[in-house]
Amino acid sequence: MDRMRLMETFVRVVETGNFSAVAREAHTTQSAVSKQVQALEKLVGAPLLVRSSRSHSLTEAGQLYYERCRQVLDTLEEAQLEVHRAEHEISGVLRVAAPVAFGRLHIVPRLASFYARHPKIKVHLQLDDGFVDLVAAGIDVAFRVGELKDSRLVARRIGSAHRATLASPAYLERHGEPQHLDELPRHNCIIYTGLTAINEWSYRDSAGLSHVVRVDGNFQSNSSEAIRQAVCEGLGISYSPIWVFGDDLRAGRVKPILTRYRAPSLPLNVVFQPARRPSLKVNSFVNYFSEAFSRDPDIAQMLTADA
Amino acid sequence: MDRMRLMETFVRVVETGNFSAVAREAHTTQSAVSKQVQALEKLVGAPLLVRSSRSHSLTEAGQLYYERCRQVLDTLEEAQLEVHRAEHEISGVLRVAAPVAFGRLHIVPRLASFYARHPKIKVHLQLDDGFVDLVAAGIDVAFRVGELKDSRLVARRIGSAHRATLASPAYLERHGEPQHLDELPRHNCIIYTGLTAINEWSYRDSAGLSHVVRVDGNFQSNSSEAIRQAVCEGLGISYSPIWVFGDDLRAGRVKPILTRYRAPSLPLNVVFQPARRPSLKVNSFVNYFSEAFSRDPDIAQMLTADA
DNA sequence: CCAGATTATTCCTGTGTGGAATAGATGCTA
DNA sequence: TAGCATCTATTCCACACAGGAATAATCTGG
Repeated sequence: MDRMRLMETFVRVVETGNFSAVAREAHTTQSAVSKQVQALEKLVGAPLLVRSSRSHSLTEAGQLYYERCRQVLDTLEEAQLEVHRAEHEISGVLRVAAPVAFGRLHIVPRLASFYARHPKIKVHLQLDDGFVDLVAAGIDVAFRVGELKDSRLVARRIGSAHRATLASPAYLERHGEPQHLDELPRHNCIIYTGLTAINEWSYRDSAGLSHVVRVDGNFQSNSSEAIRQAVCEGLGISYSPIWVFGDDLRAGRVKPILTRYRAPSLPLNVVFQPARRPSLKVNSFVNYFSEAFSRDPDIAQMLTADA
Repeated sequence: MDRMRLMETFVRVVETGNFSAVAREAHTTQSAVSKQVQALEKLVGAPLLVRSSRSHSLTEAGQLYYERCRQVLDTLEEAQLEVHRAEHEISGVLRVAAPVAFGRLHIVPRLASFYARHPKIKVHLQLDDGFVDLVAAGIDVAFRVGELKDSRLVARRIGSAHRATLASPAYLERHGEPQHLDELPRHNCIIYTGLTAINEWSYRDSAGLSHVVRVDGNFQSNSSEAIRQAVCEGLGISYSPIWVFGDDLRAGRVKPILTRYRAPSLPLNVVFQPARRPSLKVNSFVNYFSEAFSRDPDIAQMLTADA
């Protein structure tokens, strides 16, 4: 006995005041309607309407129950619409761009559960450490590290790229571990050349004073993966977002140094093109990762001030 | 396929994250639970949760639908409680007191539909034109015409007793129809002696001026039924609530006279004893009749001012 | 007072739900 | 890494039950 249908027929009976009419309307027989109303009364445990073979009237209980039924049916219809909309609009290909290490370490591992939540979305993930023009490349969503330039895009800050100074134990063994910033220029510093070469490393000491150190070394790259590889193999010291090294840190293949000095964090944003009607697909993706990252200590914004 | 049960199991599945546990909890088999969730997904038209034989997670659609389900189930449970309460508390004997004519003409004819709405209430109707002490007589609800005295009772105004001056065509034939108030003392006026003998009839003319006429006649009674009978048989002129004459007016057995003068209406109240917890039974009765009378032109309060 | 319409009831048929068992899959543990 | 334990999907079958048709009973309105 489908209580939903029971309630629907009951509501219609109340509104038309006529079993037979409801039967015709629902392409069924008057017999069925009669039985359904009876079944509902049995289920509810009280007479809902008083029948007199030509018309009925609601009992008090019936009146109360009728109102609730309407409420329930309306809610259910609304639910159906919501689900349908979600099902229809949150589907298809979503083109996502991100820095290489970030994508590998923080996006890909979360895709499985993202797909679980959004089975109809297909992700095309494009990893690039350089600058990517969303419009030109047909990208829907991009993760950006650092300050933003392109003002035509909508940006949402979803975390921070916490940075640290790192080296492999082997390197430190050979060259000694620097204890003060002024030792850095004597070390082999690996320089990331994303948009511009970063050969000045900035710090803030425990007293809150800023320090900038000009560094140099025999290896530069625009690829965070290459830098990671280089550091792990003991080529030198790196100054970069800690998530570039991911497991390497946990596994002890690299070690943070100069921890007395805090390297200012870079903002981590997700950007997308503004649309007249906000795209549920893009929203779903942004919301999902925003939520996920807020629970990830490596990425979540610290309560202390970022640079 | 009972959608209600489907939704219940779905909700439990979401909350426990485990088909088998829900099956045990509902004293059924895991097979049934699996099928029910599938059936719901088919009904809704979208996957609600992504299964991986050891755990699930909600899809976006599932999340939305889950919330709605909770809402629906809560509403339904509330409905069940309401109905149960109504069913339980709106039952038993209700003792009602009213003036004789009023009861006969305005209460009894509405009892059938009142019973339809409240099948479990039994009405003991006690008709009396005199004053009845609610507490002493064990009355739950009383209809009172005129100003109220007993301040220990809760009163609710539910209408007005519109009054008129009436006589039978036969009487008017014999004695002529009075056109002015000052002719009344020469007529045989029948006097109602409810609590006190009303031998002064008051009026308001079209200019709003009050007039009081002292009248007399050869018949007085404390019974409106007796007065009605007397008027119908042409004994004299009466000044009383028009509902005392009910059908007689419509049938032409009595006729309103001196219609240029308005007789001030008396308030019609329903009174009952205040209770710590308001009695649903009394409330149901009062609400029903209050509502019914508000749609009855004989009783409804006029928009023009009453005396 | 009759005619038309409406609801309750009965009997029967066909669908479909749920149970038991099996297969397939996955995560945990040693 | 392999095996075990647990979970879900699926298949097959039997029984229950919902709904249709027809009839009886009841009521309304002209």
